[in-house]
Amino acid sequence: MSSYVTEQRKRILEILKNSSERLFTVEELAEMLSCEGISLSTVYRTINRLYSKGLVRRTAIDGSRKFAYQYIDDEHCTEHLHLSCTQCGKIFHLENDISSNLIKQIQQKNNFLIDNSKTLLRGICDRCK
Amino acid sequence: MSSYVTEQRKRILEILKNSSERLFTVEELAEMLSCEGISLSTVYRTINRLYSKGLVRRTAIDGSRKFAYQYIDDEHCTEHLHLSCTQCGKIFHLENDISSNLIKQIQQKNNFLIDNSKTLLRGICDRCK
DNA sequence: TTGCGTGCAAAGGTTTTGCATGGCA
DNA sequence: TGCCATGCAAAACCTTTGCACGCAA
Repeated sequence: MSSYVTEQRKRILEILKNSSERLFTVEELAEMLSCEGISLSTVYRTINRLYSKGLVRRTAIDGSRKFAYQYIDDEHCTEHLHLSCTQCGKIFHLENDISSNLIKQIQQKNNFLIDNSKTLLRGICDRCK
Repeated sequence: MSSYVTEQRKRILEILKNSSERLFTVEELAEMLSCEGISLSTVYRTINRLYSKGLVRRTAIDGSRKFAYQYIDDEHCTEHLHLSCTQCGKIFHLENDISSNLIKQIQQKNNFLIDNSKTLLRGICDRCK
């Protein structure tokens, strides 16, 4: 399976990368790119591709049928888990040793393979407490 | 806001409670209840109601547009974290000691308070591997 | 040149909603 | 009795797909 680097794919990834602190719905991306002639179906196809490759994180939005996507910014992000504050929405990194230790334990005890890119530990952050 | 106890609501909650270890899609519930004359829209309306009340947990199933719902059995479920298979949608329990140990570590290191009822560790289960 | 990617429009699947009727409190 | 809930069908909504054409490698 080959993989072309097209203008469309470059632009979509660029937007996600440039605002890796926030989440986008497909609709939002498509709207931003419609003036450049990029279609909704291309955004869907591209975001699905990025998601299955583990390059973006996906979250269901309450009170909506939509998902929101966020670029997973550094190469090291897949090495650890993330904390997501349910109050302010901010994302925090969990230290590698804690993450890998947990992942190893779950692997051994439950024979379950955690996917870091699809997991968010949800709760309340320091500031929001 | 009042709240009627109807036969339909009773039956839906009963099914969820009686199999609180597993997840149901709305379609599955509706199919189980169709012979009793309970309609799809009632199942949707009821499950949405339960979800907004925090009585059921919701999980997106990868490779599907559907959500799966699971009854939250307060006494036992809030004590530990859960593993959710992104393939089959099944939910597994993470042992209490691993959960509480993780939660304690995150509390100390990040000053972040994990909410077990809103957190799902996502990945691939033994059978789907 | 070859085969994948794209845009468009249409189809597909899921969820919500309007309305008349029925039922709980 | 007064609302709220339900069933049905239609609408709304989000996502995927078929097809012809364009473009990257």
